[in-house]
Amino acid sequence: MAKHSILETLNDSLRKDTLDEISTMRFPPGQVLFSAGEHCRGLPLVLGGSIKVQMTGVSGHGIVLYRMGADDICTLSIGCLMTGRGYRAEAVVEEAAEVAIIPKGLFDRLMDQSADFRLAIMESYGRRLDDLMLLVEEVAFHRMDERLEEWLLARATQGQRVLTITHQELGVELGTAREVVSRLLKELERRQQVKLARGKIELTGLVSGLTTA
Amino acid sequence: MAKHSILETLNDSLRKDTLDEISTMRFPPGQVLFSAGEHCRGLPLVLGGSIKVQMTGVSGHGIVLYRMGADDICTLSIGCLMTGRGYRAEAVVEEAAEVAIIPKGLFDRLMDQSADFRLAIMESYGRRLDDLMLLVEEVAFHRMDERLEEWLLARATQGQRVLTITHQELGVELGTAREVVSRLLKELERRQQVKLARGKIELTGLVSGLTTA
DNA sequence: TTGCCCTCTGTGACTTTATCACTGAAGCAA
DNA sequence: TTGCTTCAGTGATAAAGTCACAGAGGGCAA
Repeated sequence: MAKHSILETLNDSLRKDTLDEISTMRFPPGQVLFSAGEHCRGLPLVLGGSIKVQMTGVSGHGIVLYRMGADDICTLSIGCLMTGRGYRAEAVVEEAAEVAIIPKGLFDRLMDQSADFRLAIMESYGRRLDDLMLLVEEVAFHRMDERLEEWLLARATQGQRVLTITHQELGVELGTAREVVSRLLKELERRQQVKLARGKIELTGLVSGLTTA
Repeated sequence: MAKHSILETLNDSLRKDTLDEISTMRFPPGQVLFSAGEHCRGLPLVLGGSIKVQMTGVSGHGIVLYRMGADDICTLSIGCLMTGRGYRAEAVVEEAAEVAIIPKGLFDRLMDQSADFRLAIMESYGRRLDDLMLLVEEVAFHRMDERLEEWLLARATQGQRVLTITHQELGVELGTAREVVSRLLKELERRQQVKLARGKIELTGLVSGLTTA
């Protein structure tokens, strides 16, 4: 049964109706939930797993905009749902994900009848705007070596020691070219902070923050 | 009296209440409507003029995120309003602006009682997310000379022939350094596409698109 | 096992952009 | 005029993006 904190905002009656109307689906890694241009079928609630949202520019380059995990709402879908426009980005499952979709009719009803539901939706929107503003700042003003180290460090603190990712994919994460990633990683390897192998990056000695001082 | 398309979404009774409760204010160019860290006092409706929203990163650099004009809603404020967090960006008046502020209590009531009002708010959110996603792509993948020319061209098509702006300000528009803007403008002057003077840029012969081909 | 092929990685050469440091010009006010 | 402040121009250098290509790794079919 669907378990998502936004359901907690509903009173018993609405929650029951909602649980009756939605069904949860499971998606394997690599599955594309929606791609650019597609139309929106409802508001996806992420119950678990990890989904990345990325866009591909006119230049042909891609960049990861943000990730969604357990208890997240796919805020991006709301705009498409309300205006009928197609998605501008695509969503790809990273870790096997569980998703429930709230159909438009039900969404409208929940927005109408629950102030707490509205609040949760608005909060989600606010957070997403914040995320994107921070990303703009990051992309515009931060050095690529710092951004790469921060990205790796974030994985390291999640307990991951060996990452399975290609330089190309890492380039999309950071919005840069594969060659740039390769060169920066090689430099990190020279400093003994990582060990490289085809499709793998082993984190051996990343130092937070101070490596660029 | 306040004139804003979102008021059209309200029925007569709610509109009357709203008009009773809000008052419009005028702000001169340069006026700061809110700055980073400040808390939100209500949802601003832009009735006229032009307001730019920009943020300053940890790096100390600024970048213009988007602009608001007549009939816009300051979507950014909603998140702050609902969560109580401070603003992450600042809003500065460019052309003398007229603004009405919907206090939180009234906003909650309108969200509760008008489906059309909700729709308008959601649409506004959706558009803003789109804007920011496009900006990320722009900043990450487009060349600075193209972005500068596009920026100037947009002004040219608005009928402006002489822009009053410094290279520093133009740098903030594009999220780059003043020197970069100076050099690129100098190159455009060599190609007879602009004439430069202290604090002014005269657009003499900008060619759309093909200059970089 | 061998050979083939496709993907991934490494790297040189060059362009574009960012940063730093400094110079000089334009406007303003005492 | 002198002095001050802001704005613009530019050389030197570092970082990042682009292009082109070489070679390594790994899977798979013969």
